[in-house]
Amino acid sequence: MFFVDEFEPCCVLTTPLDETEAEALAHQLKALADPVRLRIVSMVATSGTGDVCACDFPTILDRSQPTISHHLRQLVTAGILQREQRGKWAWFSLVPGALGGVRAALGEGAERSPADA
Amino acid sequence: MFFVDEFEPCCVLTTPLDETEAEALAHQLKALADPVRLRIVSMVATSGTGDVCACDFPTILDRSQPTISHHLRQLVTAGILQREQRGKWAWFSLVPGALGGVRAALGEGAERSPADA
DNA sequence: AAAACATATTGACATATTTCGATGCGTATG
DNA sequence: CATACGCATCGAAATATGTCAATATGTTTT
Repeated sequence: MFFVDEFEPCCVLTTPLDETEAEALAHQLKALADPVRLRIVSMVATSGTGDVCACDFPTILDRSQPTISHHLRQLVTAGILQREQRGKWAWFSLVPGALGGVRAALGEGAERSPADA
Repeated sequence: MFFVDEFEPCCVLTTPLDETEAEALAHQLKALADPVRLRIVSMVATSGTGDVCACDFPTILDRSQPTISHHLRQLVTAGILQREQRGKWAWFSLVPGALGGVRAALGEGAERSPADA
């Protein structure tokens, strides 16, 4: 009722975001708002094991290894992906609940306003 | 005008996005991934009537009138907001279902992958 | 039709982003 | 321990983005 949860103080549909809240959410959305990064997240989310080796991305996504590394870092920094070193390979998996948190911030579970039919 | 695609063919959690799908979703997310635009959407979504006059934004958001106009155009182009002229004022409201579509593309309703607890 | 007002567009600038080649750093293997 | 391999970082280039002042466009009122 009074506290939705620890660090999702409100959502777009319940109360007008203040500048700080808007910046935090914008940071997460920005991390997702790129075709290469979306495909990385999607590959990780749909992999049978839940994780993908960084070594797979350059070929499949047709980007250089430094470019992939750059995108992976953004996703990790934003709290979307987590990194695990296995031997000389880096494997990436979804941070549990991260995507759900973004969806919640966009109003999942909140009741619709008059115009959001 | 713009398109509100009826075809949300899949989501990030069900099948790896191809380049075209990723670009379409990235475009919508990019429209939301800015603090000023998030606050605009939030103000519209939480306004009692469901719409807000463009004239209110420059003062509240502390941005020039052209800057606000620029952000409003991006939100309309992305299919998040719709515009209605009333006399000499422009009023903006949520496109019904638009935010829900973004949430759905991010996996709302889809079953979680092994790592998405 | 002229004046007044709300919004859009243009032009310009500073910053951010995406990308890659070259290089550096760790880890494993011969 | 030297080499190869995977990934990160650096430096640089092209493009995109956020912003505002000036100006244009459109609507209402006088």
